Amino acid sequence: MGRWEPNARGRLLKAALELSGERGYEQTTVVEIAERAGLTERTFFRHFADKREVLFAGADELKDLLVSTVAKAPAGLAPIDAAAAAIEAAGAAIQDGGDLPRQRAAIVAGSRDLQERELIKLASLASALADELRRRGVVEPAASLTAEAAIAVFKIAFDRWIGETDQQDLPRLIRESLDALKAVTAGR
Amino acid sequence: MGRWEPNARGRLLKAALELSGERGYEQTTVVEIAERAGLTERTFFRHFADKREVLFAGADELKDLLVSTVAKAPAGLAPIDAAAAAIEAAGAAIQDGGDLPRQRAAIVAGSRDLQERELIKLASLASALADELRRRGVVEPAASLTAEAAIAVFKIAFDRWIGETDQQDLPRLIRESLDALKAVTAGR
DNA sequence: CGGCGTGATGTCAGGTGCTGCCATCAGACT
DNA sequence: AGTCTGATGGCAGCACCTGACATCACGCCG
Repeated sequence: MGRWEPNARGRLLKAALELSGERGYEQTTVVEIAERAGLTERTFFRHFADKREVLFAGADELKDLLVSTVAKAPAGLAPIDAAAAAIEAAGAAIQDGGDLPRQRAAIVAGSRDLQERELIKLASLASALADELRRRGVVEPAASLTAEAAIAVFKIAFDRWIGETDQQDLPRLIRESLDALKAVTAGR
Repeated sequence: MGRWEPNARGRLLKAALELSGERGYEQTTVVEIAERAGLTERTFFRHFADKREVLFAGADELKDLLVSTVAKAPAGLAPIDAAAAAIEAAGAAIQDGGDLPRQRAAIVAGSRDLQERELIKLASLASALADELRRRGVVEPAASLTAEAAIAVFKIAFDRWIGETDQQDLPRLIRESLDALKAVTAGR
């Protein structure tokens, strides 16, 4: 059990999820998380910039998925449909994530700090989406608006998915929500 | 100059704006803000829940304006147009706010913590907007989608307004951005 | 006019998040 | 075996934030 047990990040994430699930995020200290992972507080902060960040490990991969999906979309596809393909792909990935997304969402819902962090992560996704749309030739403000609208649709669909007791199809929820947005912006 | 100089909140806000403007928000401590306002750190935290909050004093009034504008909108108005009226009214109010909005925006742009706080404030606006739309009979997910879309339009228009050197008309920018969103969601 | 209640403020102690600095130690490479 | 690298530990210290208690200005009431 040397000083060098592998996968320190993974152990820290697991410990944080367990402790936050048991007694709540705010009632969990970094020292406790680190100890359960067999590490020290100092090492925790070498792996994660701050306490909140540990619960968002993996957000970068979601960003990559969004961006690469847009990049792979046919050149002729309308911006909104390219963005739609991206958030549907993200939804599918999350649905394949097992219990983690739901567990994470429950913890986030219990802490304002975590909600703030989630919002800035989503804003970062929107920003990356907008960048990729601009690379496709979409000009401002259409690129930013498309990206923000897509993320809003994603967020609302995700919230509905979390709220459901039975496991619905998240990509389908996303598609339906986007259709609802289209109807709404058309004045209906 | 008794213990009881009036308008402690206002003095704290002024001190926070000055110090954050001079040397940056992160480089400003709560003790310094309180001292410049002629108060102590403890008293600062009696007026504001945390250090970030002082820079968002007045956000509640914006929420009230949004909600009341939707409430006053004719019953027959489409949800998106009721929301549009609300964010245009908010834009007009901000434009009348003198230097403060620009000054605040510059400070917020320099701190990730403040950006997080701003995002949750905007989300809170969206939530209040959605509540008011539901009161008008708009069902889910249309209410949430309309509200989120409106706030996204508002945010993007505000960012553009801040980025301009000359003082353009913010409500007009908001209207144009909404039109752009309508075009984008229509697949153009 | 003087006591008294109320509310804003001050003071102090302490927990927690986070960082800088330096030491330590496991494994890899030579 | 010597050395280098990188992950970790230990410690000091600052800033944010909170609870508990004391203090003081002001207004009210007798």
